[in-house]
Amino acid sequence: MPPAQRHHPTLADVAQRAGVSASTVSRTMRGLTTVSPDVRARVEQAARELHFVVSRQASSLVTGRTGVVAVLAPTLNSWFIGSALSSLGPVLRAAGLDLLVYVIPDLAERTDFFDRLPARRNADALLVFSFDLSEEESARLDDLQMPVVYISQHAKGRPSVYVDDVAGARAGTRHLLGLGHRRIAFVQTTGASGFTFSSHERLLGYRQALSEAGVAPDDDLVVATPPGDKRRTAEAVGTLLSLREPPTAIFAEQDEVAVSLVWTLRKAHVDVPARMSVLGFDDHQMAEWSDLTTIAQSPADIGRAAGELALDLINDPEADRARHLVLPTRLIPRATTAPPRPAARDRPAEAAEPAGPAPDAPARSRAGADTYE
Amino acid sequence: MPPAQRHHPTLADVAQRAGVSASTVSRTMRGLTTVSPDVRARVEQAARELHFVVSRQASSLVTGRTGVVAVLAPTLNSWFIGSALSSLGPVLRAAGLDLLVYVIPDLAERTDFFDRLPARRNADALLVFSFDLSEEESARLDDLQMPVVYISQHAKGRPSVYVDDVAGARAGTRHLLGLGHRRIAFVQTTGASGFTFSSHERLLGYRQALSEAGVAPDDDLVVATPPGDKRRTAEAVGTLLSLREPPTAIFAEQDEVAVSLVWTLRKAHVDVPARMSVLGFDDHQMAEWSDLTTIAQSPADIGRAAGELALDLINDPEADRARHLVLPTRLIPRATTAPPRPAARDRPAEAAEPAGPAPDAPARSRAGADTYE
DNA sequence: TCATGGTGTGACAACGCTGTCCCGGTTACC
DNA sequence: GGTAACCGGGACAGCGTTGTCACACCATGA
Repeated sequence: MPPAQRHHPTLADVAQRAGVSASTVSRTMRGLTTVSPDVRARVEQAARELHFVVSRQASSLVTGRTGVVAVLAPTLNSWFIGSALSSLGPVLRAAGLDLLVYVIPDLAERTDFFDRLPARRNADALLVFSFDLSEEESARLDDLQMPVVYISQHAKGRPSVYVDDVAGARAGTRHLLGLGHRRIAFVQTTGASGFTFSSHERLLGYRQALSEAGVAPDDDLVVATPPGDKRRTAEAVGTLLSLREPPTAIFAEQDEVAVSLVWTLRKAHVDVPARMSVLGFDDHQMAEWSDLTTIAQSPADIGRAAGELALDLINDPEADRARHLVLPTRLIPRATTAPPRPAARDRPAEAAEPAGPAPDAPARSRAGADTYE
Repeated sequence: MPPAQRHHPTLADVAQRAGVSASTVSRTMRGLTTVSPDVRARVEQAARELHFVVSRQASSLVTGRTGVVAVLAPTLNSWFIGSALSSLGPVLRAAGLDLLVYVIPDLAERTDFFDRLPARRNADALLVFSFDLSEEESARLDDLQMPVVYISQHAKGRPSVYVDDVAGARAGTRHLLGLGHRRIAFVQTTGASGFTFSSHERLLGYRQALSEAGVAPDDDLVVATPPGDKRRTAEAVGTLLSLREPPTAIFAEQDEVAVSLVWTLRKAHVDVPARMSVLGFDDHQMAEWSDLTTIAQSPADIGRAAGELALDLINDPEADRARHLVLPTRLIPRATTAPPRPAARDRPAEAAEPAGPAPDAPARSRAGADTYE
């Protein structure tokens, strides 16, 4: 049997060099306490000298654990997923687990994945990123014989991690209300294939806050546009601006759209925030660049939390198999939201903050005013 | 030996059900031709009925191949890396290989990685992303007993994939020259930890093009700034604008900086491109957003090429172990470059430009001098 | 009829590790 | 001083595959 390149040193090699048995080397490598200090030292040195690394395949063959956590994602070219994975990686590594990624960009690959379930014997847990899975697909994952954690989606009866979109949208809307806005538009994101954008929840939070404040909802103020489509975005803006009673503020479900709105408005010489406030959601990298006020969620925290949840589920079979981790959002006031300009009156030369904000306006929103630099 | 959950059916289970030996099942699963059609059919059905999947651990234990390609990256939260991995994934999957990611965000993890080399026995090849590895670290990877492909860096004597930065920068500079610019500044990117930005090559291409065109190089026109640091970027802009003979165009080594330059310039009421052309490099997502003229490189192509190179090296031990794949760049003209405005005429009133500094003040030392904030 | 060769299949020994059992040597306790 | 409990360490049998070898079978040609 010539193949199987014998390049790598094995347990036996280390054992021989250290003058002990393979069992002892194994015990040492695994950090079991039943090894005397001097033997341990000898073994560790031998291992170091030989650059010995335990073979995961052999090890997992007997333990039944692969030492791998798999991730299913539609793409890696995404701010959210990238950040989440970047923080997930170290969490797993700290636990001695490796991160395996299944990138499933199109429908064909997706079908194939759920058909063959290649993760089946090759991972200890699976993290599913932002797919809007059909119930059938989820069911398929259920008989995968391993914990499956859903990220950024509310998977009933299954472990999942996501931010409180309702509360976030409510807080954002309150911020605008607090500044004095009453005509507040909401721009939904549509057509992002493969993604769940919590659209429903964010819209819900927006409506809740309006209703709390006694502002009547107006469906004309709710429009939708795909992200990255300048023309459609411009159309949406046009629609809003040409209403009989146009909004003084726009709350976009996603930063990418919000930034695009700002761009479009400014191009049309509608000053932001003087004539139109714009609020985003996510705290995308771009938001800081564009000085966009936004509701931040932390993909890094989500990734970390998901990793820890997965570790729990792997290590404790008795763990709650339907745990939902709901993370908070927070308002980051920047330069695209401000009080509305008094509609009837001529505008003052450089009015800073006219009317006092509503009582519940968070202190932080004031700080937003002086972020000009 | 109670653990090792016997959830999954094994070769033997399938063999029993099909009434053949395990060897035959193995042969069938691997598609070897020495199996008669009827036996093959029986085995395949049995396997299907049991949802049988070959255990990679067991298989690789004997074949010596892991079926895994590992990637080393400083972060996944990067436009370039994200895109590259997104296209790499499907390439590998098509070849039946899985993608394992080592995220090494900080120095501690990095040291640990090169110390322990956890990839050692757990992958068939390693792709290294944009680390500026020390020669010592590269040497460490050399005795990893597997092909190592370097991405976006010129690794001497080792397989690598990158774009032709020199040619790209030359083309970009020629574009500006072609528009009529003669005073062309170059903004380098500094201090991006863990990344190689091909700084040297791009600067070289810029200089080559200038020299071709008979334009004397002027070191005052070459400045540097870290990405994402608004203050330092503004300083760099100030330095350039206050030169006795300021540039009419700026070529930034990276789109992120270029976008920041445009932002800064416009804030200072310097019209882009009317009064200053700005050219980027990379074709970052942001570039399209900002309508930035840029030199595009395609991380997707790079990822794909790297994947295919890795496959070659895995499958053919005789393959050229020092192959360099050099990919082309291409100019994408957008809205931030234009012919220079005739210099002699008066400029409009609104322009607000600081007074020139003392004539002999070296540019960079000034930038370092003022430390507000 | 007997060698010859091909073809499909089964037996079996690895692969490198871990879990269990076992044993010799201490230490602790009456 | 005897016995029990403990503790460090070795032997060994798997884990689920694959590669090799051997073998039974059939067809072919002398």
